[in-house]
Amino acid sequence: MHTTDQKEILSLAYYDHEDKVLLAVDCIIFGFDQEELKILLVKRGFEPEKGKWSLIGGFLKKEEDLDIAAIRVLHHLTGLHDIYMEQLYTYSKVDRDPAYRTLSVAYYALIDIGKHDKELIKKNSAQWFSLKDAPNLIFDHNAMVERAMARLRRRALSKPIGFELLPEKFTMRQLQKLYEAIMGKKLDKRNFISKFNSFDILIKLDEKDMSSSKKGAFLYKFNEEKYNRKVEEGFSFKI
Amino acid sequence: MHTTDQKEILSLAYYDHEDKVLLAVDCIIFGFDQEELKILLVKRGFEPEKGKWSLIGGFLKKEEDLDIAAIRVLHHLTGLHDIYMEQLYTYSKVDRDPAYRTLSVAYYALIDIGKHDKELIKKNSAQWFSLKDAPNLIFDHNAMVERAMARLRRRALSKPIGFELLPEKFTMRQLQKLYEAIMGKKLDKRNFISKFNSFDILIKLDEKDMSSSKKGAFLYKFNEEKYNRKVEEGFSFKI
DNA sequence: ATTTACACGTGTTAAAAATACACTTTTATA
DNA sequence: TATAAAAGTGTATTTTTAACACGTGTAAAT
Repeated sequence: MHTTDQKEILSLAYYDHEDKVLLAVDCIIFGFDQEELKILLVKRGFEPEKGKWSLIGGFLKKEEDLDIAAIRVLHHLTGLHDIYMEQLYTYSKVDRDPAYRTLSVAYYALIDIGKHDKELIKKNSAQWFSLKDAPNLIFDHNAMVERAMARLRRRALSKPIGFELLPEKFTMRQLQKLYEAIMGKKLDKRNFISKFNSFDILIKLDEKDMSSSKKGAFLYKFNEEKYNRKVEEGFSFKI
Repeated sequence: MHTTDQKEILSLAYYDHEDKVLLAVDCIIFGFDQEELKILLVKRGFEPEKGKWSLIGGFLKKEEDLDIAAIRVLHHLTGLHDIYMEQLYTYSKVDRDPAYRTLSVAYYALIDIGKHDKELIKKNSAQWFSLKDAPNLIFDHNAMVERAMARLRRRALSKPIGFELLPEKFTMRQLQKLYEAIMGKKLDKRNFISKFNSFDILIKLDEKDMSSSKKGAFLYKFNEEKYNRKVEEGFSFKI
């Protein structure tokens, strides 16, 4: 408590008459199910807007920074650690939350849709929606999702973040479908594969995935060490 | 006061026990002086860190959203309205400000360095620094400047925001020097001009600028209407 | 009057990257 | 053993980017 006391003493002259606000953290959680991008939403359990769909969120606590708060919120809903997450934007319209002056810092997260704790999300009345038929969301959460989607699209072009959305082993076709979903357009199979191979950051396994064809498709892994080494040598991922 | 009362009543059950914080807004103000990028800094007039250089900032007020607060802060220092401004990132390390738990939302702004109110900035003990020899800044302000620079570099490639930093009329050479400053590398004169001309969003004036050569250099203006029309037709600025 | 110095303005060619495009292979199942 | 369904693979064309050098106009100096 010492530092807090000291802070409060120091603060009297300059800070104390300033307005204080509540800060929320809201997370746009993306997943990918072989065909399309999905987001995880919860049915809100309290007023205002009780019963409507919303992003998962929580309030920033005194002893946390925003990244920690976002991780806490995400972990609470999915049971997952070590998730790719990025701060997106801070929303501050005066009446965005009709109940109280609250600002919200939006984060987006990419998760392997197969890995989260299904019990936990059921318990939290959460549900995956494909982006196309997601319900209308409370407050400014629709705008948050749109901004997250735009950011994801941009990032996916310059960083191999797509791997966060895939299982550890994946086929070239899955990778391509993911990029098609992110970029919102069809890609040419041959061009896509030869471009990706030119990066030389994938490991081709001996295993095949037999679930999608009779012939079977080779599985690949992302070679993160090699990627990092290449980046240090000046390589930049541009798809 | 009615809405405030109502808010406070509604809020009791769900919001009242949450921690509240102070929210600051800090602005990275970029200018361009024919040769290099500069930022406007102020000597801080109060504790903590009194006398050190910092970004200009202020606290968010109850009745403002962040954009409005950033505009207010900027106007207070430069006297300027209608400035290009963009929210950058929210900084939240628990001890970023040793005096009080304060988060800061950073904004960056682009201004025509010739236009601001020189009296006003003197009165506020502010000063322009070239990015290279800017002093060390308080708190996490150095990180803010770096992030702003990275954002500016990225944005300048996909939007013609450079014009915000130039006077209304400019020469091709000035435009090129600005892009060189933003991108941190020399560009080829012929390639630069022919690329820019291919966009067809400049108006060549009959006037010449005689200040930099005996021959004189034609002045240009940015054709914003034409640019906007083109964007609507699907044109995208990529330099 | 002539020369000098200085930035202005302009086009072509070669290399690299992006795009368009179609057939053979494999194998489970009918 | 014929079929169906996805896997896997290479080349030619177009577009974009990068590299590169010299004549012009004019004020100032001689």
